[in-house]
Amino acid sequence: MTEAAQYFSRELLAWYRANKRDLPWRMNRDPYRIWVSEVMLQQTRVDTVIPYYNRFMDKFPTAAALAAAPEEEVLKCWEGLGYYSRARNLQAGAQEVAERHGGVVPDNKELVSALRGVGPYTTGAIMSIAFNRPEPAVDGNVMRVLSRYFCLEEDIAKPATRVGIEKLAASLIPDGAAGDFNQGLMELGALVCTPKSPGCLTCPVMAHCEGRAAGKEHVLPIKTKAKPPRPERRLAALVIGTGAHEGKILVRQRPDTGLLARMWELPHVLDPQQSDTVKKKGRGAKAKAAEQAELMAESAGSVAAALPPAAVREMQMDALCRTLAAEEKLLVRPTGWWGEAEHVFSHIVWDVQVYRADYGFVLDEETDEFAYAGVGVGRGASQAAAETAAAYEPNGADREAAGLFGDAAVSGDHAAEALPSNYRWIGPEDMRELAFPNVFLRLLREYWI
DNA sequence: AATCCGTGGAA
DNA sequence: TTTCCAAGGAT
Repeated sequence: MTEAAQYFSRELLAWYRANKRDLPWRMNRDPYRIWVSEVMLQQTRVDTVIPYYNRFMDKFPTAAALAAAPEEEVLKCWEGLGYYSRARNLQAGAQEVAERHGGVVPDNKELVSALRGVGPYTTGAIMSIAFNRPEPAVDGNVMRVLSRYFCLEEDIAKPATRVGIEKLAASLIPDGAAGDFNQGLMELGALVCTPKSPGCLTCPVMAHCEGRAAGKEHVLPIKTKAKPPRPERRLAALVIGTGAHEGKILVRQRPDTGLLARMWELPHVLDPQQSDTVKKKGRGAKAKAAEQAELMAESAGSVAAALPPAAVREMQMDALCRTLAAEEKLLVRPTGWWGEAEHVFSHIVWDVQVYRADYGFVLDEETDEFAYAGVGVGRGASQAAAETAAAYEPNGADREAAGLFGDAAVSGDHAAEALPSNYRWIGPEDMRELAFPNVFLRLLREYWI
């Protein structure tokens, strides 16, 4: 080990022990508590995590408690934190611990690494922080700090670079102090050796920092830029209940896999207008931005502030109606624009245009066709609504439900039994149980204010 | 290897 | 306003 490397390890360890923050997961070295904190901290800032962590540990204090909980409650506890597969994987991991390891997180690198949602970084963090094992825990902070200190110019966006830095980090761990040293590395990255304006003047290892000596502290680490998120326009339906569902709105649960898996949301579809454009033209980033801006109109931040041009509204309502009928077997009749919201994911940015809609259809006994409640085919329904209703082929349950409602249906009630199985009517109180991504939380809170 | 997974804070 | 990116993992 070089002089500079020994200096680094010694000074960093001393600095950490004198300057470490008092954080809730540093209360003790319970490996379960460390594990939960490390998963929450993945791609997420400390300040954001703290309240979630406290609530989570309060509710699921042990791996056994987490393992036994309904997944719905776990997701609800994670609501707003993002990367929701972390929550589902963490619970799966807790179930492995409960079933295969007697409820105790094993002091074993291979077994920890095999847990669901635990990758190379989290394995190293748990092994070093909870068990003081000399394993490297290389995250973004560590790659930045070491890139600067040793003036490494490899692209830290490449997986191979992380592997190399892991070897270096392992070689730096002082005997018997893996946990404190690894945390010190991250603490330095978070508090001093920050991405944009590193605080070299207060840095405990500045004297031997090669990056600074080379005048490259602002250039390092080298990192290739991520692709910008692709824009998507989503058309959403704010379906307002009547009759038995007065005061409620219609929400649906997302599929088991993929984006926002098993979260709840307003029913929505990809604007077919947009997908055509994307396919045919393959627009550049500028054109995308322009198109997005055009539809955003002059929003003032409030959900209900802007109004797209009337012609656009008509087309979008038509598309929303037809697509929900085709893709979801859900018959709604959009009645007007309600609001909009933007939602930025890592790789997608949604422009959500929300339309009020009526729900409900009744069997017209004269024509034996389904029609929208209170409107009816050919009696004032919008063309799209009329066509989708007329084309709808009722199943037995629909007929039975329509029949059951009888006169109530004619007066604007609807066939509840015909709802697709992943749909529910909810009131504000139901928001306490169901987990929604932030964009829909914002919209629903706005609606229920 | 590249892409898919959220969200919010800071500059 | 835009850009970056934070204690990453799974596929």
